[in-house]
Amino acid sequence: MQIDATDRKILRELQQDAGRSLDDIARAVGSSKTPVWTRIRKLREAGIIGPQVVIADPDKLGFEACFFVLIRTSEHDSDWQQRFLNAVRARPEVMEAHRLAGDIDYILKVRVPNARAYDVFYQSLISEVKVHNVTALLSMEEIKATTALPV
Amino acid sequence: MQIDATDRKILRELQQDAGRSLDDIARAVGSSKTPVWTRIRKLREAGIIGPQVVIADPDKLGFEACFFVLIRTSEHDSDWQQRFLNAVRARPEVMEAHRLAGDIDYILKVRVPNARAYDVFYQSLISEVKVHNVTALLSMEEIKATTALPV
DNA sequence: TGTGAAACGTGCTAAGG
DNA sequence: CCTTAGCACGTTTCACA
Repeated sequence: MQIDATDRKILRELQQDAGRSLDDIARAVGSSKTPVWTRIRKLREAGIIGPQVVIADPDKLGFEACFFVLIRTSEHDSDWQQRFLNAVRARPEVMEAHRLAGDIDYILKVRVPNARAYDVFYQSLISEVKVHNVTALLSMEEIKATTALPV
Repeated sequence: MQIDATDRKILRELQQDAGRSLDDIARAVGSSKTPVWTRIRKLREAGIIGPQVVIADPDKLGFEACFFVLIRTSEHDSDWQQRFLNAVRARPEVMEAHRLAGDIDYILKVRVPNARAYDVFYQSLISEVKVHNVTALLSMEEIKATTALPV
């Protein structure tokens, strides 16, 4: 799918605030309801627009600790990889997980109520899948957090 | 603000899909429209529910490279810190930024079209603020990504 | 505090320029 | 491809149990 300048404007609006009315968005991008609606539908169908969600405040919900976990493994066979993948996907405290190029094999972002809860998570994870080396980086302050891509 | 089991159910629904109708959500949490609506409003007012957004697909929009950037600095005075903060906040390719405890001072998550675009970003950043040491981890695969806290 | 119904605004569809 | 117009649906409010 080919997207143009208007699509990008719409995307910017929706990434900023998906709660606004079609009329508002149409006005903001300099168009009107129907064409905007059609474009949104096409962007949805193309999978460019994914889920629509609310962002909850971690601190106010008691998730006051955020760790970035750097993982090195010695086992690189596909069976191990699959088990690791399942383990990570199954744990709700893992907000994000990437397989990396180079020295470090995986990075996780983990949100938990406190350091103790992180340890519980950590013990549970390494008991389920063998990992060679783990480093946890503790976040002191979230300087910036956005879901909006710079389209 | 004190939140109960029903609030948590509502939060789960909204974190999953904020596009559903009140009726649907009410049915899902075993209540009815008005009380659910009141609760959502209160959660909004309390700031527990933040912005409502759409999640766009990075790959389909040409953001095919994702880097985690580990930064060490030698300068820890508040002036430097403020300049770094501004620099990071101003750059839209920085999706996330945390100040860390320990050895490494900052971690950034950066989304760009390709490695070349990352280099442009990197050069531009270090020309604006002095940093002692930078390590970039390149993501090969996003194993998991969620905005939903396990409430 | 939850229920039901009424009033309002939007999303969505369809027809015409 | 955009504009205008209309219907159906969802949200929001309010009176009452």
